[in-house]
Amino acid sequence: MARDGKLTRDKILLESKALIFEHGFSGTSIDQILEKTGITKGAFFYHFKTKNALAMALIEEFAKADMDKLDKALENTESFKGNALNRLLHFIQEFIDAEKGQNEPPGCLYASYLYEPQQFEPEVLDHIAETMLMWRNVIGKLIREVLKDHKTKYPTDVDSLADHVTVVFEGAFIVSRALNDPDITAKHLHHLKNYLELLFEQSES
Amino acid sequence: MARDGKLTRDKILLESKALIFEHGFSGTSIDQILEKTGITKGAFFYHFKTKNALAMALIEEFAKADMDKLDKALENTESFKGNALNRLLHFIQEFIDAEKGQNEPPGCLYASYLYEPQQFEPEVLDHIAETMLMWRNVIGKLIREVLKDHKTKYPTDVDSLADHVTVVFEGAFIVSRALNDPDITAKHLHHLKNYLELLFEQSES
DNA sequence: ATATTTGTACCGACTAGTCTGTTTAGGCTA
DNA sequence: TAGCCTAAACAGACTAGTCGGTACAAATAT
Repeated sequence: MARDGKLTRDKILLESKALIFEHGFSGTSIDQILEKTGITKGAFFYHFKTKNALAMALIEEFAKADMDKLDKALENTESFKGNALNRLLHFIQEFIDAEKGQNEPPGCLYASYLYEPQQFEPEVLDHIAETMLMWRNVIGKLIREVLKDHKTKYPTDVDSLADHVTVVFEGAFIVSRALNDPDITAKHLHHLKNYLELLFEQSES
Repeated sequence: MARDGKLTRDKILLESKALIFEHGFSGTSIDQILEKTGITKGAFFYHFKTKNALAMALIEEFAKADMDKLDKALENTESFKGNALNRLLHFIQEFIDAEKGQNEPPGCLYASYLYEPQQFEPEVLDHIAETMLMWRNVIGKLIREVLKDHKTKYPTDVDSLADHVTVVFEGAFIVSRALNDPDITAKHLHHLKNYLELLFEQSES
């Protein structure tokens, strides 16, 4: 083993992600990344064959962190397993709480990429779609558990309701950016929680 | 008078908007715009002093169209003025209907710009914020009308609830892009409508 | 009526600089 | 000694923006 290359690689990933959130992928040059990280061009291309390979690595890392949050929220609400509606509501509450302890400016790499999709190889965009569908499936299961002993007050498509979580996240990030107010995301997740609570009728037990 | 320059200008605006939705602003070169429109560099810079001047013109045009939709939805629901809740719900329904008759790929220039904010002059971003606040105010008024004879089932911040409309729009566009499904936007607006309907208790009259 | 002027709209070659990516020649460390 | 990295030069395509010149319709002058 020589020096630990993972440190350099991680630094590139960290700083380039921050740059991309402010300049977009296309608007972020490799020279900018070199300046921010203090490494050289040789080192950059040692770790990433092309700029697009960096894009792929970034989305993989981001998606992994994203799934970790999902898994953690699932774990943290395991104790509510007996009461599916309660679990679903606490599951959303987990994200509200996580958002409150957040002070970095909000944003999602999926959205960033999706507004310049032609810059990326198809597999990069596929990876985003796949991750969103995993959220749909996981949350869909939670919802289906609720439906076992609750009716909805309106006819409801489970997939679409599950996707609504992602929708509120993504939309809140954008409005948050536009109005430069980091508290916005938590507020809108709360509206989502309200909606879920109102939508499911209490079963007469 | 020579030839009508407005035609050329409008063509530039139209085609560059489409390109920016696919490549991002930074990822769209002026040469690409020239190729798509069939005009020349001289003509482009005759109409727009810089690339950033195009960005500003585009956001102005987009915001204007955006406000027109808002005004139209207000007008079309004037007949419900006596019943504020009904008006609010039909107001949302207007956007659901408008979305259904849409076949071009969804997207919002605000979101596009906000994910590469460093590419633009501050006034461009200010214009986006101002337009979002106008939506907040207009919808806020509709909500306050409802509150005159309805309570909400949860404590509710009017501004935040008004912003929620924008949130659902923006989020739905992103998920729609990710999953390549244009029907998604209407579905999520429907969830929003459900939420509003459930949130406001019927007054005993 | 015809000639001249004026201003808008447009053309396209050109410049100065930036972009990603390559290459070369080497050094440092576990 | 193999993996990690520096430093600098370089290629070639592409970038935004410039500039001198042109086309043409309408206003004005003769």
